[in-house]
Amino acid sequence: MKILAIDGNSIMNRAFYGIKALSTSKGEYTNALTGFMNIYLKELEAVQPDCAAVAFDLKAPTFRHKSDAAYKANRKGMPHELALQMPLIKEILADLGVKTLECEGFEADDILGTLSEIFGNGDECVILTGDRDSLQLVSESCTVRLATNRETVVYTPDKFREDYGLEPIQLIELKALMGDSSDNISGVKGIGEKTAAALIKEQGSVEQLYENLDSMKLTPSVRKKLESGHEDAVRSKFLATIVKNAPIERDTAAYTFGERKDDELKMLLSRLEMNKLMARLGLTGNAENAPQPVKTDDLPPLKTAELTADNLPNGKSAFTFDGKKLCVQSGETVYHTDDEQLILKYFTAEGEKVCFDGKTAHRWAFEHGGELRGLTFSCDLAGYLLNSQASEYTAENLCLAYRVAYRADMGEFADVCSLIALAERLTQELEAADMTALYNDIELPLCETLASMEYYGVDADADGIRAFGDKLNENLGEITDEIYRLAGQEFNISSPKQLGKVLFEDLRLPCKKKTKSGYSTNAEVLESIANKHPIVPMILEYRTLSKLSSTYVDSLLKQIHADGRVHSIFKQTETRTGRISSTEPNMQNIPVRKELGREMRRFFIAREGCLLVDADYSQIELRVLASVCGDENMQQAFLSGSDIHTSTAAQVFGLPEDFVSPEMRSAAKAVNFGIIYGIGPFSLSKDIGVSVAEAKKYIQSYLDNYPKVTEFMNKTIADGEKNGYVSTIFGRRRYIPELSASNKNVQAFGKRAAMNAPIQGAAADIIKLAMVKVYRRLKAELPEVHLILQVHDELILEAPEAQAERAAALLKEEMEAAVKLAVPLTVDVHTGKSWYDAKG
DNA sequence: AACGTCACG
DNA sequence: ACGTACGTGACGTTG
Repeated sequence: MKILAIDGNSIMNRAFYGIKALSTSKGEYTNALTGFMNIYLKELEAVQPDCAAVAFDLKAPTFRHKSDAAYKANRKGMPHELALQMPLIKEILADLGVKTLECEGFEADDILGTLSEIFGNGDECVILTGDRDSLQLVSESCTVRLATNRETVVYTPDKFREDYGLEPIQLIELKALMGDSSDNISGVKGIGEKTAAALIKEQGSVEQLYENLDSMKLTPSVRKKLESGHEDAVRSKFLATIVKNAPIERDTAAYTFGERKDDELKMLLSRLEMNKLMARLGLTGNAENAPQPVKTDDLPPLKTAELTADNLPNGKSAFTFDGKKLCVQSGETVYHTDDEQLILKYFTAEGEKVCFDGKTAHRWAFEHGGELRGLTFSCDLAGYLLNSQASEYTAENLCLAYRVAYRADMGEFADVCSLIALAERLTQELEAADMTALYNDIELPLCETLASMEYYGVDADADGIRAFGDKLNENLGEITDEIYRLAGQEFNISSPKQLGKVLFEDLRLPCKKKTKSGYSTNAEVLESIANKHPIVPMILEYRTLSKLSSTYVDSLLKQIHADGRVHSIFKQTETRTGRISSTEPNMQNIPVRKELGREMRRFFIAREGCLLVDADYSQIELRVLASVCGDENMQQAFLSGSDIHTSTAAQVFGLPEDFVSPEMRSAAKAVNFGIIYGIGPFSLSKDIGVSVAEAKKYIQSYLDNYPKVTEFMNKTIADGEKNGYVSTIFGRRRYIPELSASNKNVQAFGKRAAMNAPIQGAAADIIKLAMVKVYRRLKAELPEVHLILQVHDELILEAPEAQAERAAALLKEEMEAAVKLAVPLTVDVHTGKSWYDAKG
């Protein structure tokens, strides 16, 4: 028999600190659980044991010998986020059929020691832990697998001897002398690792050492320490010794795997939103055992039928559509078809429709010359509004989360059969969260707008891009040669690792910053040492060009469709703040700040006979802030129509606006941006190149001038702590579980996110509303003009030349009038043949 | 798959 | 002593 014996506390601990904060939508922490299960499953695979056991420390152990206050204090340090996960992992393991062990008066270590004893007579014991303590248990029949943040290190007796130069059991002697602060074992005061190892190598054990103390050659100071620490050594040895007499089952058969309780497991893991784990355990799509909050047993099965022209539902119906197959549920029947004409007919028909992903259906309808009519609910969007940070929105997940019967009994029609009930439930949830208007006026209509934008796409000049790319590559070749020459060697410049070695070891340039895995070589670091060696500016140039070449030339060329246009996908349920995102390609990060990159925009053009109309909000986020915080002084700056950054600088520096220098304006601009992000003096100082103290003064002065900004931020954080979420003026929520974290850095992040979300989110709400309004008016008044792109605060239309002027006016008007704030929203609009030309 | 880097608002 | 501004997507390298 081979047992996998796991130190549950140790692995949970490692998992907790090794994985960034993860929690469910309700704020339940799951990162240690996820980490533990990842390690467990990986090790199970590697070890292939016949049985397993996981040992835990008891929550409030009565230590037989380790009962001093300091020890307890040390253990009490377990953060509550981790403590809360301990009972959960035991539950998961129990459901998996893995035995968990805890004994009063014994630590997990002791239980493992006992297991190594039990499995020491002809059997085999593999211990999995993150803690080196257990290495003393290594023997011919017992190996220890030490889980580190990287790979697992396997300790056999040979490996131990190689690493420590001692027998495994002598680890105890070592710790008796050197102590172990993490376990509150004092050791002999003043004796460290080196001395302890030398003494034990020479004498073999603590007892031998003290027996021979008088005859040994020792420095007077070591001798003195050993003499006065004799008692400590003996006591420490006792503490360091893992005992092997914990009262656990001694029959090896007791540890074989029990039956897995799939129902319970599925229930638990879905509550914990650990979907990946469920999939890994093969627990999804298990129709038989679907453990739902609402049982489907009593519900009658629905009939299924092929959809035909004669049985098209005309009342309320639900549908799912994956781009090929349409499933429609109406009354007691599920209809299905993949006949395009029928699908189109269904989409085009009037009649109330509920679906899961409206955007896909809208887009398909556009692509097939039709239109989706009567859509009243798209479940994904409701799920997103109710919790913008769920990992993925599927009908099954939403049913689980909102306690709706998921009709797994209907097999491939499970989704569609669940939608009506799900939509009803989500409607109530939206109402309860006061987001009904947000949903109906913005989010739902927006999915049609986005579908239309995706459908039309934007014309790309492939030849132009290719020519630009050729030029880049030519330059890139020259620069590469020059870099190799300056470095005196050839290496992969794109590898931060190799580059770091060349710069900071071979060329001995000063290293400013380190990352987890080596030297930091980012632009900020390189710029700071650019004048130290001519290779550095070349590398910066190389980076610029290779970024343009790989991301903006090569990949873009691959994304141009047969119609000569790129059809980016705009994702509506992706960001935590309410913004939309763009992929394949990402049209929201096309270069603009530097001239060379900006050239890329010459290749996005209006089609023959058309112009692009580009409009962007001026400082929308700052205006939102001025409006929502109610600071009259800040509002006045916008109402007076003067340049906001100049005005801020005048306020901060206490000067008339005419006296504001460009440097002052630029500093004020940085503060303005920083405020929105929950800035700190350190980052501001880095940004504008002044001392931290100076930066602190700027921020203070800013907040003194706009006192209600501070008030607003504090209130927002307080609300976030109280409610668990913060909201925009439109009622969009962002849950921020980090606010209640015990880790200070995590909490600080939570605060910054809390301050930012109502601002960034409101700006997103506003432009989304504008998009819906613009889309509707264009459809009614200028049907040949199309909204094609959105870049957070910027909208782009493609308009026939003759209509461009009217389109521009309409666009500006709707954007500015989208919402009435305490300060005006202003929009700059320009027209041109290419994006470059249309961008002012 | 994770990391470092860098493009945008 | 540590970390240090919000929100994204995409690429190349590396383990």
